[in-house]
Amino acid sequence: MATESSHEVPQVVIERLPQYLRALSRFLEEGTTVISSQQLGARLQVTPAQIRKDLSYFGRFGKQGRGYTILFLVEQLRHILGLDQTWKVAVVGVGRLGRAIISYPGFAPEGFHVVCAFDTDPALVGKLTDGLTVQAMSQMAAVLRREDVKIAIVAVPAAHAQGVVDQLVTCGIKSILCYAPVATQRPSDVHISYIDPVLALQSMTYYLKAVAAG
Amino acid sequence: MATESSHEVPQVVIERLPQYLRALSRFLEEGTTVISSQQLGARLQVTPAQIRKDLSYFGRFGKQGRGYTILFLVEQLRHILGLDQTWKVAVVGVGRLGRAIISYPGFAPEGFHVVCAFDTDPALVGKLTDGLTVQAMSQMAAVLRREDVKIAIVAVPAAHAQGVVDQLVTCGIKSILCYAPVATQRPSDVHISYIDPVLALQSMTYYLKAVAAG
DNA sequence: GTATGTGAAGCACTTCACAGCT
DNA sequence: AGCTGTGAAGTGCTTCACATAC
Repeated sequence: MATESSHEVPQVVIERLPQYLRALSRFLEEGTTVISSQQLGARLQVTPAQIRKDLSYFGRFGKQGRGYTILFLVEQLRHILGLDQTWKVAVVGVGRLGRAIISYPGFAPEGFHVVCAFDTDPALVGKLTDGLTVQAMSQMAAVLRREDVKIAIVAVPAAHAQGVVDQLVTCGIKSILCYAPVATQRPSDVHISYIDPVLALQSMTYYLKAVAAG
Repeated sequence: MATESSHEVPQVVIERLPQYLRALSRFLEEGTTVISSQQLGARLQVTPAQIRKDLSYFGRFGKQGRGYTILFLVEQLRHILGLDQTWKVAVVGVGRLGRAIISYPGFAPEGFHVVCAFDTDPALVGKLTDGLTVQAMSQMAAVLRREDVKIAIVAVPAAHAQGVVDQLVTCGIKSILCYAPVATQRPSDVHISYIDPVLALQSMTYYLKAVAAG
C-alpha cells in the first residue's frame, strides 16, 4: 500500500486507453451494446490480444464467450483515466494560437474547461477572449492555486516556452500540453505532451522520399 | 536491390531525427559549430547512446574524440529526411480549423507550402482564404495530380474524416496529417499522423489522478 | 584525454496459445 | 461454440561497454 502502481502500467497502454474509450463511445452511439476485442481492434487497427492485455492491467471487464458490455467498460475506463470528473485548464499565451485553443469547442464536452488565460503582453492583459479575461503572468501562481488548476496548455513562442514551463513547474503544475516547437527541460514527475504538426510532417517526408526512390 | 531498406530503420528513429535537426539548428544559431552526442542529448533529454545509435543507421557523421560538426550533420539529416526540397501540401476542410492551418506561419519556413484547399460547403468554394481559392472536392483528384501534391492535411469534422481519407487514398496520397479525432482505416502503405490534443489530455489525467490518490 | 560507432546484453512491449468460463 | 484473461514466448528498441580513432 506504500507505492502507487503507476509505474507498472506501461505508458503506451495509458495512451491507448483514451482511443479505446472514444471508439467504444462511438459504438454505443451506433446502438451496439456488447463488443468483442476482435471488433474493437478492427475499428482501431489494434490486435485483439493487445486490447485484452491492456485491459487486464486494470481488472476483468469482459465475459468469456460474450465480450464486453460497452456501457460498463466505458464507465470503467473513464474512472481509470480520471475522466469521471472535470478538469480545469489554464492557457498560457494568448496570441493567434492561444485564442484558437481557448475557443476550440472540443475540450469542454470531454470535461476540460479552460478557466483562465495568461499573457505577458500588456496590450492583451485585461481584454476579454471568449468570455475569459487575459491575466498577467504575475497573477499566475495565485490564480492557479485559487482555481485549483492542474493542467496547463502552453501556446507561447518557442523562445519563451522554457521560461513558461519553469514558472508552471514552480506553481506545482504536473501536466502540460505544449504547442511550442521546442523540447523543454523539466523534473521527471512533470508530464509534457507536445502538439507539433511540423515534426509530424518532417517524419512523413522520409517515407515519401523512400517511395519516390524505389 | 529488390527491397527498399525502409523497414530496417525503426519508425521511432525516424520520428526522433526531426527533433535532432531542430535542436542542432538552434545550437547553430547560438554559435556552436561542433557538438557531442552528450550535449545534444542533454538538451533533448535523450541518452547519448540513443543518438549515436540512431545516426549509425545512416552512416558515420562524427569524429571520434571531437563530436559532430553541426553544419554537416544538419545537411545530412535534411537529406535523409527529404527536407532538402520543398513539399506541396493540400488542406481538406476549410472551417475554423482549416483556416487556422492555412494561415499558420510555421509551415513555409520549413519547406511545407499549402498550395490548395478543398471543402464540400458550396458557400466556401470560390472564396479566398489567405491567398488560396477554396475548391470543390470534385476538383481534388485533378488538382493534386496537376500540382504534384504528395501530402494532405485533413481538417474536416470527425464524421467526414473516413470519407476524405478514402478519397485522398484514391488520389494516390500516401502521407496524411489528420486533425480529425477519429482512427481512420487505410492501406498499410499510407502514413497517417494524428494531431489530437484531447487524446493527449486524456492520458495525462491518469497520472494526475494517481498523484492525487498517493 | 575525449568521443564515436557498434556488437552484445538488457529491458519492455507485443503476440501467442490455451485454460477456463459462459 | 465463442471469447476472455494471462503466463510464456517472441520481437524490437534501448542501453551498455569497449575497441577505435582523433
